[in-house]
Amino acid sequence: MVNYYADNTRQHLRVWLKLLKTSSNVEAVLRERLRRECGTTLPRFDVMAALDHHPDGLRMSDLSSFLKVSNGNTTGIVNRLVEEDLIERTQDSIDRRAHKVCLTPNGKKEFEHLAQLHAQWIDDIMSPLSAEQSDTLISLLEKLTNFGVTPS
Amino acid sequence: MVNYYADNTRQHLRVWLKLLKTSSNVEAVLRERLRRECGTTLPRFDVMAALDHHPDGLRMSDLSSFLKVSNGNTTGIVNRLVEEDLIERTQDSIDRRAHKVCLTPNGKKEFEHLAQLHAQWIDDIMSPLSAEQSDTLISLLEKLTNFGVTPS
DNA sequence: GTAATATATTTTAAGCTTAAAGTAAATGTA
DNA sequence: TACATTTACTTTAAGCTTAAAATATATTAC
Repeated sequence: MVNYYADNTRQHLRVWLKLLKTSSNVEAVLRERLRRECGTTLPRFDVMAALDHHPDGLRMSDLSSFLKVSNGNTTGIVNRLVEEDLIERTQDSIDRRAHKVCLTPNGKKEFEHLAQLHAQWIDDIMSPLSAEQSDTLISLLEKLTNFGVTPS
Repeated sequence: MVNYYADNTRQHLRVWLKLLKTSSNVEAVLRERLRRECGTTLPRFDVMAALDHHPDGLRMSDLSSFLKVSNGNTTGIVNRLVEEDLIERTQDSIDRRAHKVCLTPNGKKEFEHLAQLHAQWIDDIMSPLSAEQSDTLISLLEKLTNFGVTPS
């Protein structure tokens, strides 16, 4: 049944399945630990990480494109984080359509804690790879970087 | 800021970010093409692929564990596919709690078309990798297979 | 045979995600 | 100035996802 395909197609399918499985497994572990140990989620972590990297704040649309998610999606996650006093919206003084979003002091403290745990988890998960193997893996994945991204 | 971490931790973070980015990019392309060119979604494709691999049908819980998603999730996707006459539920003759799910003739025909496109897309996306590079990539990813999977 | 327990599945509530529609403000053009 | 267009953002509708609760049936213990 699978043998229907040419050999190199089959190998390409195997590569993709392995890539997907590995990535999904790691992601599932991160989600689970964020949930159980920290009471939060990966999308929330991603938003907070983006804001931690931009201490002067980000407009909603810049935040969305940084995270590569839709504007509506960002609106929802930001709303929930604002309710919990982890981030805050401020009016852009120049453009009244725009808001800037940034971490509250509370959110910054919280994020630093999360980031440290997150780094430890990943360090642990990736520990089977030697430095050389890590470099090889990165350079192989690099080859898959620019494919069907529809040119604008 | 990133330099806060030890060198090998930083490298491990880079590996994870690259792995996540590559996998997400490929997945986004597949989702987009399934949506635009075929009017369907990846979860629906996954369910149909699972049923195509099990021509005698699967119980809901076996389908869920095969796909590694929750039972409730499977219920929703199956409901929608049943409505469109792509799959069908039949009562398990022995156990009246259980249903078996399988592709309808219509669904099988539809899936075969999707599967062929899907394989072409992946073959195309993975084409920058030589056979040897594909093997290397698989074996490096293999090293990340058994980590924090909570033992039962 | 009855009661307790376990299993198969669905339902519910909440959050994530997108595309498309809607709103408000800014910019360009006449 | 007025009108059209663009830009920034939110809302909506629909689907995906999970954990937890609920339902129905089967199995086990007595």
